[in-house]
Amino acid sequence: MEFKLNLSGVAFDLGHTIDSGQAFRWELRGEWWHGVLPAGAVKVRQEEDSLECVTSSEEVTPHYLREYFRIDDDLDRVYSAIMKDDHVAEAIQRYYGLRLIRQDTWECLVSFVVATNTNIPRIKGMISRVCERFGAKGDFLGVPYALFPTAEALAGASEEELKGCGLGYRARFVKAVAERVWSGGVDLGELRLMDYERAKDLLTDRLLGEKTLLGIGRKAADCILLFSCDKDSAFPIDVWMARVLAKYYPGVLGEELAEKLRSHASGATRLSGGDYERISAAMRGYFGEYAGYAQQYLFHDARMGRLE
DNA sequence: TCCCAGGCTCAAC
DNA sequence: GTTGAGCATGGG
Repeated sequence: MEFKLNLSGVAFDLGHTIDSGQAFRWELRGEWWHGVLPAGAVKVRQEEDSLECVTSSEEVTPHYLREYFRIDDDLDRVYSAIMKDDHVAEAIQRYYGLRLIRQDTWECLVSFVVATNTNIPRIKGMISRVCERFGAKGDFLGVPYALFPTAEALAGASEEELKGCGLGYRARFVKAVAERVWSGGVDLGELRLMDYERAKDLLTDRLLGEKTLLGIGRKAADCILLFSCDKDSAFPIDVWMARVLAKYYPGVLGEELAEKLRSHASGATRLSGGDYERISAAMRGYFGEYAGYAQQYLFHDARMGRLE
């Protein structure tokens, strides 16, 4: 199936959107980005005023991709809301059109369990191998692809098989999460309907006495909520964001929290759970309802080498 | 080779 | 609620 999405008058930058560390199943081949979504494989290319799309399935409709790339978000509104200082302003200027992606929650959940304490290239490799090993196979333009595995498939996998995909100690967490989701112990669809705090409590297992969503802490939960549940105020803090915040936002956070961020960024200490929440909440208060958008621009800017 | 990476679990305070 | 140790792996 082939179609074009009309982008006239729409701020959208495909490359920065896909390559900003939100989604891990995209690959640039020549001038086309190739990806696999729950509904099928796609390749997309941005032109002047449109997005050229080729898809493997009738299910990957124009509407489907508009939802995935959040084309209907009013970026002008977002920008005016988060434009609080020169640093975001410069990042917005550099990556103008970068959008948050609306991913499948299950895929996003597993992705950010896998993403703990490793780097983005390796995350892509691990997820790719898990998909090839456990996902349903298809063929798109003569090239094989694999869908993201179902919760059933990963719950049925052994820890050893998952380790064989290079997951290391994360194998145990992925299996535990898959078992919990497959057994119906958590309804991922309802996360989108909850407010941020309640959804985060549910993801981090603060509602039940027992921790069964292993591998999902505060940061992973924030990523899942931001990238797949429309919680645009979520403000994940990883080591990159710790550096950014320590360097540019001590005035917002206060010297005490800024010092803790510096120590965390340098690897000397870690953020306590309380400090993580205090910092994240302060940035949410500063940037407002689209704080997660600000975070994504600052994160991408740092990874692009803008920190020095 | 060592260092680092979109951190988290677990035990002990 | 905090803190410290331990953790698998591969890219740079």
